[in-house]
Amino acid sequence: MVRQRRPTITDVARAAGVSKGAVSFALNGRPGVAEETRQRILAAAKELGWTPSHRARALSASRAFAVGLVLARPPELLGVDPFFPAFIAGVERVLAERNQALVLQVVTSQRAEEDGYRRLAADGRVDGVFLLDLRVADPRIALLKQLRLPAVTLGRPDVASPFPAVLVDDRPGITAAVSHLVELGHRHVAHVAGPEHFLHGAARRDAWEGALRAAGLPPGPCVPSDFSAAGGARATRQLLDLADPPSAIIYANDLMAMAGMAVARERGIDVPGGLSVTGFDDTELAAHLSPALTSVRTDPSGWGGVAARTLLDLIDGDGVADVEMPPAQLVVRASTAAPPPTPHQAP
Amino acid sequence: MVRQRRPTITDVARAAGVSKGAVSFALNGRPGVAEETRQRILAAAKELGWTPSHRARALSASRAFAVGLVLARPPELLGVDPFFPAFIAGVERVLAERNQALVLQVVTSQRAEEDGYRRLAADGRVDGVFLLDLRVADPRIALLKQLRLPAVTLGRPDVASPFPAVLVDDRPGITAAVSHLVELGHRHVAHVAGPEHFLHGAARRDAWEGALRAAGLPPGPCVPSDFSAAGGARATRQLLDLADPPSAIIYANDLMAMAGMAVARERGIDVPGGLSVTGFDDTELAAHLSPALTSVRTDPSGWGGVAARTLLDLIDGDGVADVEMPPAQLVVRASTAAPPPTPHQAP
DNA sequence: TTGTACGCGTTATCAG
DNA sequence: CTGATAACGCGTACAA
Repeated sequence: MVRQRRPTITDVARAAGVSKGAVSFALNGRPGVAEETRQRILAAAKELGWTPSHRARALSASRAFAVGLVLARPPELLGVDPFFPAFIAGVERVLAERNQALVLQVVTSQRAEEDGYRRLAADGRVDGVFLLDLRVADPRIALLKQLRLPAVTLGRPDVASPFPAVLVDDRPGITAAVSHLVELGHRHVAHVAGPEHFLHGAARRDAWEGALRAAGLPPGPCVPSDFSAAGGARATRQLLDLADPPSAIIYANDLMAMAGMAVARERGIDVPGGLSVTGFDDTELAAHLSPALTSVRTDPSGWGGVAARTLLDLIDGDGVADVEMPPAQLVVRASTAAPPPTPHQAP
Repeated sequence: MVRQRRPTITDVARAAGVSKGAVSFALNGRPGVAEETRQRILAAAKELGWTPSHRARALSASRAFAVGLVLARPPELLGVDPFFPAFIAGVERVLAERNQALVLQVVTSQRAEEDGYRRLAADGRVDGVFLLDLRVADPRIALLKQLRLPAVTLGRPDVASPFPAVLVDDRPGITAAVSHLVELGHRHVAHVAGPEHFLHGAARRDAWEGALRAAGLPPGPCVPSDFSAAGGARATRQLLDLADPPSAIIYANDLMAMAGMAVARERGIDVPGGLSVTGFDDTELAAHLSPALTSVRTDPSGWGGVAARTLLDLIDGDGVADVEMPPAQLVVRASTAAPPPTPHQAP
């Protein structure tokens, strides 16, 4: 009664009275076996409860049937980034369809990150990887090329890249935020940026600066920060300490914006009465703050799905092209309003 | 110059002039080869750039050298749970040491979750799994037993379980929160709970109720919710709408507490002047809100490390016992204070 | 120490 | 065209 060993195609072959090869052909639906024989083999496989041995297939095909993701995050940011679980959920939806697995590595330093890719490649644990959080002159592009590890980048690298990219454009969202604030009458719009070495951080910063210039306004001060609440609070204090503080701040993510709103409140500055604030990510909490946070909505789960599909197609050798994703959109809520009258700017 | 095929132990054997078996012994540092021969073999392996084939080892040893984690989260909670990335980071630290990989599945329904475990088991993708978010009469225990998949549970199941547990106790943190509030003078302490079918949700609820009783106070109202900001806001409105609203609310996580604080503010209720609030998780943002949120600090990363070690030991067949983790601790900040005078309760 | 079977599916070769 | 046979991928384990 105990089924100790799982059945192999050899067992199926014996049961159906054919050879191993015939079983393989039949199970994979390939020509070369008569229809009647095929049915007999399939029936035998079903009766024995045969399931393919993933390990044997992996060895035989020199494939892992898995893709990898190495995530580098400083410890304090590990629990607060809303992007990554949503991205993974999108990835999984596609992987599940194709019976692929996701091998995840979470590391807390860039050095460990490269080691992570090296290990994945050396062990043949994965057939390809996702490249997130692109950096300026990102060394991982060359590393993956050298490791001959297929990859898909989220965003377009600033260096030559042999890999397809899922193009996400944060800029329209930031541009919309700036326009929104300018229309409300703001003339002094600051930015609390993400780390400068991240391309998405730089893109948001550039979009902020470009939108202000396009509106004929001088870019206000920009404080680079680190996406953390502590960093957002620090940057906000810095901006509010200025002789000529901004009337609005565009934050590169919601978390920093939330911390910034708290700093303003501590100082008795009303949001949005005395200071308008916008975030980025549109986290679930954003809509439930007081005031509710105006933010930029992105679609990490959708990106994950597209990235996964692209990566699997690349691994399968299908021709793949970059995919352009819809632009991020501004969600206006209650943290933005007309600026307060500024006496010292009166004519 | 092109190294097309990666070297196998057969190549190493040929180069060193010995047999495959000898190479295997030498590379695994096992007795049975003369020291001199061993050196020659190691030198040959190094020169050829041999690295072990993970796939061949997996097939031969019938092991995946990987562990799995299936995470079920409703979409709206995917990006907001601080627990899970930190837990994974802790897991990875241990896995990296032992050259194991983590196979992750993120699903959005319980049905898909069971399928996830089934797939991991059927494919032999993993040698064991973590069981998180234990539920009342959790059916996954039986499922994993049936699948013969070694597992480690986070927390002690309420059903008989053949698996070792990493015992995390949320209760002392909640108890401390209640005591703190009672000492401040609160006599009407409500609770916004997590979903009732989660053991940790139930444990937090029980701790709240038990601590109040121990203090000789009747448990205030308890509103079960779902850990989301929207749910926290809804529950808070419900509590504040009561004829006799609580003077303090203990939330089962920070996110609901933050949303609750916003609801209070919208209604013109000062926190902590008119309402004290405590959270759970001690997310990074908690310390940077205004007022800063009193919360219960847990150590998901530490739990992850211990869970991983326990699981790997279990897989290796070492005897493993339950591991008790230090209790959660209350971090007092500015969202808790003495209750306002309550005229209608005056003698 | 060596030789070889084993784990298990895939695929090329070849006979019918 | 049908199907059998055998080699392959690669490390491990055991008998000789």
